[in-house]
Amino acid sequence: MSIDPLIFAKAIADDTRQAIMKHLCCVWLSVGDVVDKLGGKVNQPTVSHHLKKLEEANLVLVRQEGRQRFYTLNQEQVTMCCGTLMQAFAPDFSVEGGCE
Amino acid sequence: MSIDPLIFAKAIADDTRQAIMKHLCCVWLSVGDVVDKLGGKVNQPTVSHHLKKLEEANLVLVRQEGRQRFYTLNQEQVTMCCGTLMQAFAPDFSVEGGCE
DNA sequence: CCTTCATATTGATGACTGTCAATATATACA
DNA sequence: TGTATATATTGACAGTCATCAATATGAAGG
Repeated sequence: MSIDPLIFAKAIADDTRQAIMKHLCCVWLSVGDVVDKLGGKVNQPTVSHHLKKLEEANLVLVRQEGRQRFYTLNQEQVTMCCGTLMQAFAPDFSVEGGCE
Repeated sequence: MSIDPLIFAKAIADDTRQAIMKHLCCVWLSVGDVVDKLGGKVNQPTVSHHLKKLEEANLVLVRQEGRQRFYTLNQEQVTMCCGTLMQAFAPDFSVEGGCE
């Protein structure tokens, strides 16, 4: 799975998407649930759009159930991306060892 | 210092800025040096602009010397930001402990 | 002071992107 | 088959942002 730092950064570089990610942390929510959680801040197509972007970055896991789609945060991908960021931009603090 | 995940994400969500950060890793470079390292991809004002953005996010350290300004990557800030990201979006994998 | 060199700022422009309204797709159920 | 519900897609629009050319700032040296 992709762990390109740029793709990861762009995926999380948005207010609404970070809010969605927080709501999807440790729990499965349908698209409608997410829309509700955001409290009228954005509408359903916008949420779908953001979920698609997060899915493209492998930052959410999806499960279809009837006519609903349930999403949850992919913490493992977040972890790998943060590891990649550390190796690239903080090698002296990374468990992988210091600057080459 | 600011470790807002959104500010961090926006700061690193750019190709050129990530390239600059890589070049500034473990070394001090003047603005002109950075321009050279980027190999004609962008010009001096653009590099200045990006360095300012990185500085605003506290992702680079600056040292003035004569009429030159030397920049280096602030690995400690990167480390803190990654920690904050982990706590927010990967609590089950974070050293701080699992989902609340 | 004046010139030179390094960097920063300004203004303009084009590209990207988040948002919404409208519509399409697709699944369940009668 | 037809209707209702959940989600995705499309097209348009506005705001953001990366980039450049031109210019300004500021520091060193003669």
